[in-house]
Amino acid sequence: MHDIRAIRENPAAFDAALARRGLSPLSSELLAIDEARRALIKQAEDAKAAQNALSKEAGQAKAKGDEAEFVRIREEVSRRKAVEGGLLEQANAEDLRLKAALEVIPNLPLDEVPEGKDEDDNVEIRQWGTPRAFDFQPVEHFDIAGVKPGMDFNTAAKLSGARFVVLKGAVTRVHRALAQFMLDTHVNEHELEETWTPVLVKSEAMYGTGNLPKFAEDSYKTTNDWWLVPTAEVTLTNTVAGDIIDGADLPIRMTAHTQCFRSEAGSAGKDTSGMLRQHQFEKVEMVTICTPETALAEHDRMTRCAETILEKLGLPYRTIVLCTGDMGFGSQKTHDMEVWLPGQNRYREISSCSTCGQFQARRMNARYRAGSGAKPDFVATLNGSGLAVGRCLIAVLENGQQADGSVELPAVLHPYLGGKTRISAEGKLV
RNA sequence: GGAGAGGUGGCGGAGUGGUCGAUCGCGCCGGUCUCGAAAACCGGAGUACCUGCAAGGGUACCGUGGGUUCGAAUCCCACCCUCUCCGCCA
Repeated sequence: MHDIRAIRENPAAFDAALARRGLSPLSSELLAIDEARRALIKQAEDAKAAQNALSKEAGQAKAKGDEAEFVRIREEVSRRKAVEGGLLEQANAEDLRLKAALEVIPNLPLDEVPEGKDEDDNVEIRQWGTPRAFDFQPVEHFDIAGVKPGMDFNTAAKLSGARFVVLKGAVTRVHRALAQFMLDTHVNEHELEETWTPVLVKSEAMYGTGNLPKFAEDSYKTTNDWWLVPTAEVTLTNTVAGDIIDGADLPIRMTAHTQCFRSEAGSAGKDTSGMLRQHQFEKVEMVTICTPETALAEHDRMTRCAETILEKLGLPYRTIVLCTGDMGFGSQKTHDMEVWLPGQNRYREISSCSTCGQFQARRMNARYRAGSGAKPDFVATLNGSGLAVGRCLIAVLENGQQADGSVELPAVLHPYLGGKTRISAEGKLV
């Protein structure tokens, strides 16, 4: 959500930033609503003030026992009431109109974000690791002999339809090990606080992170109006909704391992084979709540947390800055990490770390107080995947595949696998 | 799911129609006293919005949304949440 006062102070800057996102100017339209709104508020509140004063006089007349005066005032107020009520209603309507206009406008990119139209204009900022040289033709994860027995799309289709998977045996164990490894690393080495949250949330929570009202069709809703979270960003970020946090308690750095649910509306035909794009998947999420001044430093820190996981797993990746045209709705700046998938012979997104500045905080009314007596200000919020577990499983399997159909597993996972080091071509953990 | 109790400012807790944005206690901030602290005493302090150069003024907020009334924290209705007991259950 944008601050209308900031737009009022510098409409040109607002429009210029929108233009960088490829959007038409909106400030004059917004300011027109704002002016009408403020004029109506003034009128309505002045009328209300006059009425309040009269009511007080009525009380005093009553107390003095001046019945005639009391009746006179009471009737006077009664007469004015309709007018005043109408004004209040109009002011309210105009207020809602402004809110409705503001809440669907995406966040503005920071100046340092490269300008661009779509994903082709994203800018690589670093690469880590070298894609392995294979002496055979590497295949996609679902075609690896040792993986096949443990990754069953047909059974999942029977249960749930397309874009679901049933995992079995060794593959499941590796999947679980990955999540555990990520959480342990974040908690023990990155000092993130392990958190466990609901995955069913109220509309307010979805609104707070910006998933509503604009992107309702991307998520699922239950019959009693809960939403299934598309990411733990929703729950972790909203833990501070409505709060005024003591500045000394910032930053708050959290991590959680949850199921995520996405309708994938609009991705029809994209990534239809394998478990790259599912309606239900697991993700270890990171969320940081901090002061606006520290947000960029925290963003780099969070990015490093995600990169560290990939490095420890020995998975080659590159980190890119999304250009203005490719950023998500709530983001001011986004780093994507793309992992090398030899089966596809390309890098694919495995993590996305964004700073939202005060954009989400304003929607959630999440504030902090710098010191005692200081005025509350909105916090900054950041979120990032650390990492998508399912996609990480794919990367581990594809990068570790051998000519005979077996899979060598990263050393850091061995302790989580009871000392086993590979999946045999027959699909056994050995 | 059934029965009951309750949701008031950072916390506790008054307040059942009129000057209540709200008594009081604790905590917090400033000051006096003190070498310093504690105690005691004095003073201060909510949030958002509108208006104003400012000082200030105004509106709203006592779980949420409606309603009654000249006037609502107080009355009425609906909903949400918490707690206790019972039932059911991973």
